[in-house]
Amino acid sequence: MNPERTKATIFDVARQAGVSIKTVSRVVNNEPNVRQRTREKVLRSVQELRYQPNAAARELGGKRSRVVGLIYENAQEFSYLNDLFNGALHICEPAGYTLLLRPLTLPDPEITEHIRQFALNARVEGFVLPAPLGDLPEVTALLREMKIPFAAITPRESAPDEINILCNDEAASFSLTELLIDQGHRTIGFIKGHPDHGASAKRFAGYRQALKKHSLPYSARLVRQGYFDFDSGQAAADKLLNLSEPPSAILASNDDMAAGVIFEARGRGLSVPGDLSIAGFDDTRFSSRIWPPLTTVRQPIIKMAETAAGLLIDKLNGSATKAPEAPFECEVVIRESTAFLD
Amino acid sequence: MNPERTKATIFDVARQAGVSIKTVSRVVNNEPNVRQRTREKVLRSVQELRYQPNAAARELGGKRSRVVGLIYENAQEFSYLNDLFNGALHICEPAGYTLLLRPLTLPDPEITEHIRQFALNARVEGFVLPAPLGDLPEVTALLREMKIPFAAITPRESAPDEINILCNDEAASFSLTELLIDQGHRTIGFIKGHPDHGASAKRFAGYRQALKKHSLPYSARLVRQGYFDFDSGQAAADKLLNLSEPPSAILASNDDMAAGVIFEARGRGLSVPGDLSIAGFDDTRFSSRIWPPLTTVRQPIIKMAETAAGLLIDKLNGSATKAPEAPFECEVVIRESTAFLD
DNA sequence: ATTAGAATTGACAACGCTGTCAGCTTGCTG
DNA sequence: CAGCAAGCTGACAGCGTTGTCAATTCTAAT
Repeated sequence: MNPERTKATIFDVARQAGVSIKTVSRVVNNEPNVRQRTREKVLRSVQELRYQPNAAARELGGKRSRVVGLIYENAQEFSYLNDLFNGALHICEPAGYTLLLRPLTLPDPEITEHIRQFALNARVEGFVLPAPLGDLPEVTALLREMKIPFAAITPRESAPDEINILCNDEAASFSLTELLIDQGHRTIGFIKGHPDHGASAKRFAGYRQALKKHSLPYSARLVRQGYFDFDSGQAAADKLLNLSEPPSAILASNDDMAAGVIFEARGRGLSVPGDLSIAGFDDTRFSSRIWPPLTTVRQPIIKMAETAAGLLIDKLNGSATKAPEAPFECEVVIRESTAFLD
Repeated sequence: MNPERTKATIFDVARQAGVSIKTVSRVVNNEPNVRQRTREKVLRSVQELRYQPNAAARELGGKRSRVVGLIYENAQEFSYLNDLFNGALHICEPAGYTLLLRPLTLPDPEITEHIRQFALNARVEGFVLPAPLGDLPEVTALLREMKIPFAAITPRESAPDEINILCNDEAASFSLTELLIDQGHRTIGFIKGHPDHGASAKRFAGYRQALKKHSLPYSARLVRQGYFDFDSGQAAADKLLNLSEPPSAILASNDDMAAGVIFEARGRGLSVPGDLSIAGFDDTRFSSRIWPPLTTVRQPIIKMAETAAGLLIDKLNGSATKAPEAPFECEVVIRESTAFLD
């Protein structure tokens, strides 16, 4: 049959189970001090009546709002956000938490005020903080001041007691660079990511390490600053390709910039990967849809978001703090934008 | 100074203004039967104390949850979702409504059950229904049965009393086809969109109308069914390009499929737009980032979402029903994937 | 002035849950 | 078998708002 027309209240369950509402409350909230038999009896009634606690009453009565906030930079690649959102939602929902999204437009001089308002108005109990928000000191400082726990998904230096989800950006960048070196490339351009993202430094470090390992000289001229957007990638490619000794491969710190590089290369009549190999980072939705399909690095965003939300909720529920997670593994995805140098 | 440490309650406002809490409630909820002078006095106290009603208490006391649900197909193009979300949020927030997102994976045989659960658990008062959800009869039927108002953003036949936001897909498709005809194309392939989307039929109709106006013959062989995804676009292009008399231009019902067409063309060594002109629909994020940049149609999604949320909230607030909006105007964006036939 | 009727205001009981604390059961110990 | 601590359970008072309805104040027509 269909679910009941009128939602059952805690009172109904209590009556059905022959206990007080307080006992039902204890069972539903998984509190101690309930005899096993009683617990089972109550649980049975909960099932039968399809009882779902009323969130508003819960919040009003207790102190818990069970709201998790996910704030993010509005300009972000949305496939990333989508994974993030789906991962977090997938954990929050069954745990009885509401996930609230809040886009932020960066740079925002009043960012702390905006976040504070959001936290207050939406009664946010904990935040999921993807890059680059977890990288902004004023944001983490605010949250600490407000005593709101958060789980940062970004390679920041982890503070004790704070939840940090990271992936091995550096190793992935190293592998990607090594791939190009193995393909015979000796002058490899690098386009750095936005300096406000912790991942940018990691990716750059991986590049340098790979050069070093293979005894290739590092040249600052082959490195340009980018900002994770298409245009800055294209502009950086323009500079790199104008060098007297242009690179035969360019590694961009994300796919948007890599797309900009491809765009610039095509505009100059260069064939990719024939004349120029190009690799990106992130495996965004379009990276397999452009021509040529992009060699890139895939992060397990969904898993990372799930873990972030899970640890955060554990913390909100007062569970024991888990040991910090090992970094998640990135995966190099080799497609057709990179090739052997002939 | 910073906002108050402890949030002010209605009681504080009442005391400050020298009225009863009920009167404050009336003012805050914009109810009638409050003398102008009293209203102003209360409003002043509200400002001074930065009073924000407690959402949980409000919901528990009254019947209103002030939650607007936005359900969407998870596979949707994200830039579209992002616009949708930002537009809706931009209206909901200042109106004191919480916007809750809920991705759905289609096809879903239990879709009504999932939506029902979401509506019940999250106490959703009204839904924003983007395509293709607004096109599914079981979804609209469920919402009608549950007596939950909704605003559909899709070209469905509008029922009386229901909110419908549409844009002139048909006219835009007509213009786009006409553009190709003006460029000298005479055999123009068309890839239909997903049959479950109301927009698909409209876009196809625009194509046929344009052919008719210019007295070009309609050939069913030049039309293939697609499903709005990259792969179906590529597959359709494969068939079309294998025709004994292949088209010199292909119009895809969205950008993902157009990207598939470009991909297929490149795979065959065809130059775009030299050998084949290609146009899409939607102006997604990557359409200007691929090579060649895509000629496409941009919909004012943000505005449409704002309007949808606005009308929905008006309805929830019991305001007078506005006259139905005129369809929103789409804009043809001409880029480099289309060119004159030489 | 007077008074019906409309406009305005306030007292008070919900709303469904959790926190507090007192009271009742157990199971053990001596 | 009394005595006591630990385990379990329930009564009851909020939480901050809105709905109801009665009380009060206006308004305007006698």
